[in-house]
Amino acid sequence: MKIYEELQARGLIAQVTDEKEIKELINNGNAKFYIGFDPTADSLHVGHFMALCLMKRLQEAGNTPIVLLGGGTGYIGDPSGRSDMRQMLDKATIENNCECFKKQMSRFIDFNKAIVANNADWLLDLNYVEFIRDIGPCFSVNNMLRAECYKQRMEKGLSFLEFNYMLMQSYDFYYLNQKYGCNMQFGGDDQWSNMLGGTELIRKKTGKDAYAMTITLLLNSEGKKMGKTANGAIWLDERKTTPFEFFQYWRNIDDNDVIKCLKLLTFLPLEQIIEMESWPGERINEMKEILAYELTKLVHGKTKADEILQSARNLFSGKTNDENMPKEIIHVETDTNLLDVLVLSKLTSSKGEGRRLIEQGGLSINDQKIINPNLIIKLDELNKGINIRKGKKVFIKVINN
RNA sequence: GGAGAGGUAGCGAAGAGGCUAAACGCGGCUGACUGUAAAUCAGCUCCUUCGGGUUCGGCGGUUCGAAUCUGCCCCUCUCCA
Repeated sequence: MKIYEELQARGLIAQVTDEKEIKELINNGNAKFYIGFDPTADSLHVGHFMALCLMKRLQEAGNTPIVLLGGGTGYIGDPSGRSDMRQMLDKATIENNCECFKKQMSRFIDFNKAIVANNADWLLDLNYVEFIRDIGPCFSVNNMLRAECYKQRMEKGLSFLEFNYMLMQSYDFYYLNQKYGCNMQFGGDDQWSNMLGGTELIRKKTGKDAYAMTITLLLNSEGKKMGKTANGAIWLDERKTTPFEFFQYWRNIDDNDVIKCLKLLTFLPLEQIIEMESWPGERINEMKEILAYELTKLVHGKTKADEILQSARNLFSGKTNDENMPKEIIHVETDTNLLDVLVLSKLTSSKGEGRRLIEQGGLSINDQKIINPNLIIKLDELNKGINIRKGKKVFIKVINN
């Protein structure tokens, strides 16, 4: 199976500008494709993960990836798919974020055979009048307003700043096309209209074709974006989302989403996944475990993934003292009220919440259910470390110092 | 620039001088049932030293008492230019 067919079979492809040409290009390793990453945070998250995997796949098939860091567009913020304006970031933050991105990407992409560009290099020095003379005539405001991403924003308010995003992203594509011979752009499905802007600009300016393809958005069975929890995104950086949490996110996924995620996110051979589809219902948990393990391995490495798999199995089978369980270090000098320990270890966001938790019978320490919210924990116990279980699924070893 | 409508907890949305720490829905948390799933059911969901304390865009004012009335300021939307 060739790469295009593989991508298609996995359900990764959402929209393409010209299927025949694109198939030809990527199957023969002739694509020089770019994917843009806006440095809005100091870590990539699950939303970027598919794009990274796609790059990896295409690179392995002989195509040349161009990683475009949005050091310039980051100043504006993409309005697509959001209902509010994005927070503006300062220069130092953006630069730092770009560095963090690069580091994380090196796990997926061989930078010896890839190009890294930062659109700050060309966007920041643009002359407004020249730009608008050069690029402005190629865009129809009527058309832009028809684009879904702007339509939604028309209700809530769209500033001219954000409206420009499409021009800048299109210009990026044009620039990369001129400088590196980039002939294709990949992106999330919400980027479709921005990407079309780029192919059209290139056609208008050069008379040549360039192509665009979007990746299926990772939606759960309810149609919501995956990779988000109540506390925010699932990050790839272990300082922001611990590998254990990362593992558990996938381990706890909805039954209906398991096969889809295996196809979209893992590198397991397609045949193997298809075979799993026919597994009887009682093996669904096994499938979830495989999914969680595979993804943890991709993001955090095999050693970590092995440890966590074992650790999770232990914790959920009653062995609540496991050396690889998530740890939280706190710092106290004396015997401490349990409620304070909970807040210090970030298990609850306030003492009130902790009190409620205990009153509702949702907390145990070293396998002892706690009923007294005013319990004092002895200093030497804290120094040794106590195993706290919150609800059914949250296990943490809290250690002093 | 002019006219109008708004800004209430994580989100949506009631409340229009004391009965309001603020209805209801979503989300979130805990418990029951399960399979570390979904669905369902029950409770909880500002902080607290449990005495209280601090909230309704911001700063002042009126009042015994203000999310509610008032002055100014900031922000958003709609219509007109």
